[in-house]
Amino acid sequence: MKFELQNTAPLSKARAGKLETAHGVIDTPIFMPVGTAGSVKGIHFKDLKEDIKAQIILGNTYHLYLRPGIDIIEKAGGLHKFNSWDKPILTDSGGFQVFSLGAIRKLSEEGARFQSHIDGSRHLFTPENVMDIQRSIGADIIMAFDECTPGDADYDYAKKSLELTQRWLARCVTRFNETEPKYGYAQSLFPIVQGCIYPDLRIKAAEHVATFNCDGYAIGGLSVGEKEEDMYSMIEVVNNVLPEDKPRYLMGVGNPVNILEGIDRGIDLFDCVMPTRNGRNGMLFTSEGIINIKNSKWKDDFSPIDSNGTSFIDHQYSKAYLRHLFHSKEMLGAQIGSIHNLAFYLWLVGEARGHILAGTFSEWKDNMVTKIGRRL
RNA sequence: GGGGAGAUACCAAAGCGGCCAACUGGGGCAGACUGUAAAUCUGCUGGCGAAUGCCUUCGUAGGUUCGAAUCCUGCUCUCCCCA
Repeated sequence: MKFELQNTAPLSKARAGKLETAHGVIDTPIFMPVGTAGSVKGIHFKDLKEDIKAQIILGNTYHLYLRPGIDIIEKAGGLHKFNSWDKPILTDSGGFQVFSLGAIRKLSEEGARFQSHIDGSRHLFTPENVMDIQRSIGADIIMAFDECTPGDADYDYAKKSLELTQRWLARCVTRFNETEPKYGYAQSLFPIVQGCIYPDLRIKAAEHVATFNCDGYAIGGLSVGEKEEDMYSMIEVVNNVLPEDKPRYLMGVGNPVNILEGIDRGIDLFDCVMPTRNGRNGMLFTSEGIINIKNSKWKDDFSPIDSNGTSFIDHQYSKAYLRHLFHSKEMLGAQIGSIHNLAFYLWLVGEARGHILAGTFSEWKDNMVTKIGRRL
């Protein structure tokens, strides 16, 4: 994997770059749609590629491991072959599920014991087998196995949690280095910076991951219950330490404003379920602001979903029609909401990139943040 | 013509003397959602009020009772069965 830094915006930490993977080049900053179970919910890959212009998508180790199971993915020849997405893929390690499925798992030095949310069966994830599983899935970028520390953790817990993540990282790297890719192309391992909202922990964590000289680094444990301002300051603290010449991935963040603020602070890669989940639930992020398409105010508004939108559906369908689809519980509504939001996110990061390259990022961003953050 | 059942809020439907401004669905209105256990979840839905509360409601007109959506009588309407 190669990362080329193309430009840094004046009066900002925002960066534009190119990330080369075995499955293609990614222009950064970029947003990565989430495809947990090997599918971006409700979206055909044709739309994802041609209309939304996604360059890389996510998959999830925990979910794919439980279903269909790693044997099936291997038989298929890896996730790219299985789901037919031939562009880059990043898999999350299951660290987030260790956090979000808190009630049905137990952590130890060895790893995380958990029960399947599907059938209750018992499993153990360790740094080693999570590397093996991600080798089998075959994503271009794979994530270290970490504990995603809750945003409201006290210092003591956050410190212990970080130290566990750090010991696990060493084991991940060792296993990663002693194994080979299974499908003939290189994979990159990204460590994850934890440390909750405690600057000294975050700094230590960032310094620690940097010693492994990986192809890229992730910031995790944000947008998990802490205040937004704490999230921003943690990004700043961590990015001051992380090497300039490697891509930085802010995990699980966020809404469109969060993304612009993240770019402004030097983040290159983002993922979040928000555009798909909220889109599916009737919340649209548009170039004019946020709209809840289910609200009665749109019932006879026959204007396009987003007249500045880049997706064909933005012009094909009206707000009134989309509202009707949601009220009728037609699955097309959820699909249109998801396509629109993803197309908007990809448009947004594309614009950001353009402005970084042109040296006009800061003014553009300030203006954009007030526009897209308001509710219509 | 004869016999039977029933009328409850926007709709459906429970309640059959006080715990009823009335269960529950649906619909409607709003909110939430951030490395997806989510095509999910939450709240409100007679009027006024921030609220204790007050006012008006269970086809309609009366009556019984300390008290009625619930019991009695008349009326109106609906549905079913038999001719």
